[in-house]
Amino acid sequence: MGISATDISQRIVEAVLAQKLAPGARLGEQQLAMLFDCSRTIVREALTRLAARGIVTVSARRGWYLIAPSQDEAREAFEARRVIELGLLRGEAPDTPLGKPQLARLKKHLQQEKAALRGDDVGTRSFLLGDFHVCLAECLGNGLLADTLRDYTARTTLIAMLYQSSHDAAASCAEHVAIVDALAQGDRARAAALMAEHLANVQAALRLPALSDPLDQLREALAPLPTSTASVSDPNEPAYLGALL
Amino acid sequence: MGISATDISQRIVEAVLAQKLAPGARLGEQQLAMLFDCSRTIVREALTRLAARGIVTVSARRGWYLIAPSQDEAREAFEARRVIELGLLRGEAPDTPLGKPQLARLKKHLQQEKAALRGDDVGTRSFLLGDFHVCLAECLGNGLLADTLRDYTARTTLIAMLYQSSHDAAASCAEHVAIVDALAQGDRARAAALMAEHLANVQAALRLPALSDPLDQLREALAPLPTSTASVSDPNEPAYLGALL
DNA sequence: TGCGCTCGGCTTGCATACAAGCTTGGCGCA
DNA sequence: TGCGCCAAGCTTGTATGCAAGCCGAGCGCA
Repeated sequence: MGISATDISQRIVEAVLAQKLAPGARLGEQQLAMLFDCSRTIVREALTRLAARGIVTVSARRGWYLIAPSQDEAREAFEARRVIELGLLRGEAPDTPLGKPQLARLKKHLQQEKAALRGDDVGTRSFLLGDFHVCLAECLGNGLLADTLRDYTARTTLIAMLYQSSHDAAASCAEHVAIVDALAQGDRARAAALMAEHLANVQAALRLPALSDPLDQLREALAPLPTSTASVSDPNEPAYLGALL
Repeated sequence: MGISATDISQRIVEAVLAQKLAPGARLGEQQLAMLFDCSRTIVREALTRLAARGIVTVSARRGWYLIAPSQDEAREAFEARRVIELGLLRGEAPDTPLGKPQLARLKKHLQQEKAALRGDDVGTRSFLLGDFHVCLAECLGNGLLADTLRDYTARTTLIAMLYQSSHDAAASCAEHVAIVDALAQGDRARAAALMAEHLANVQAALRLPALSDPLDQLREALAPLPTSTASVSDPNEPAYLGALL
């Protein structure tokens, strides 16, 4: 019973970053309360906070759900990340070449990314790839923007799941390495340019329907798969919750 | 009893923007519950949301308080606003000259600012000056960043109160007019430059102690006032709460 | 007089009970 | 057989009661 609302919301955000929770996933108060062995009050507080951060929504008397951003919201989220991350890289003190402990932290993070890339823990891999950006913002000395960026990163992670990103992890990691390299050389302008490219790559890898007619979207989604006729796992979500334990 | 947690948190943010609530002000659950004629549950939900947005903090079993940012946090907040507002002005589509309805909305906002400047409602004046930036972000087409900016604006408003800003409203309004002028001419680069100057002005008007020794800060704060020896109002805050009604 | 302790009040923390509404499965009627 | 209605169950919404802890006033003691 030592669990707090902070813990719960953190766990949920981490699960999102690790792609262990899909957009639109249901987060029942009672279910979470049982999982974490606490009362609904605590769970509600956690969900309320996540709602204020734009990560979950509540449909009155129906339930809490992870957001499932529209295409327009997806575009806004990426633009927001571009604004913050590029602004942070370019802005303020372009002369200071980044402190040593900060650089060390970033390089350590890159090592973790590479390790996860070699391993087969897809969750950790996804988490680290997203967390890199938060880490970078913190190293650039603005905790406020770093916190905001964490929420935006969770958002874009959900977007990537929703729109079936085809971006591969190795490429992302390589781009991260290049960015830190530029930073290590004190070349912030290059770092910013590389970051712009990186974000563009991630966004371009999305499979945005570009279909204005919802019926077309349905047709596309429900088209028979070329692979097999094997039964797919039930898309209803209780299975996801195991990821929280 | 029709009041909702959303209403309450909105009212509190508006009161902050209107400088009717000072940094560090106490927000008692019971007090607010009586004010809004609802139960503590609703109030708690509102305060929890504001805490997630970084506008209030809770000290365990002591009470909820508006934030009172440190000098470092103040610097971060202004940097964050610079990053977002300048990035939004420069980024994405520098060619598009801003839509007509957006321009109309901004100009209408400027009219309201001028009207408030002529009047003597300091609250409305302060609110409109802060809301301009949120309005601008919305007009630039990114609601996500606009929401974030609203929180940051509330934060800088509290900072301005805490550090006795000497910036005057007329100057701010004039700078807003210049920014919208540049935007109306489709000159986003100039608008961004003007905004950078505007933010720098606001920040420069802060009375930051710049004293590393806390004892010096105390000495400065407790120095006798040159004006009079009349009794000052009690700094304890129940009086502020009237502003919410 | 001055210091320290204790007790009472006031605050939030948390669980629980009940209210209210949506969703869905089943039943009845045409 | 098919459509519509109704009710039961499951969900969140809200209030309330009690627990736990901080703070300060007042008292006792040196």
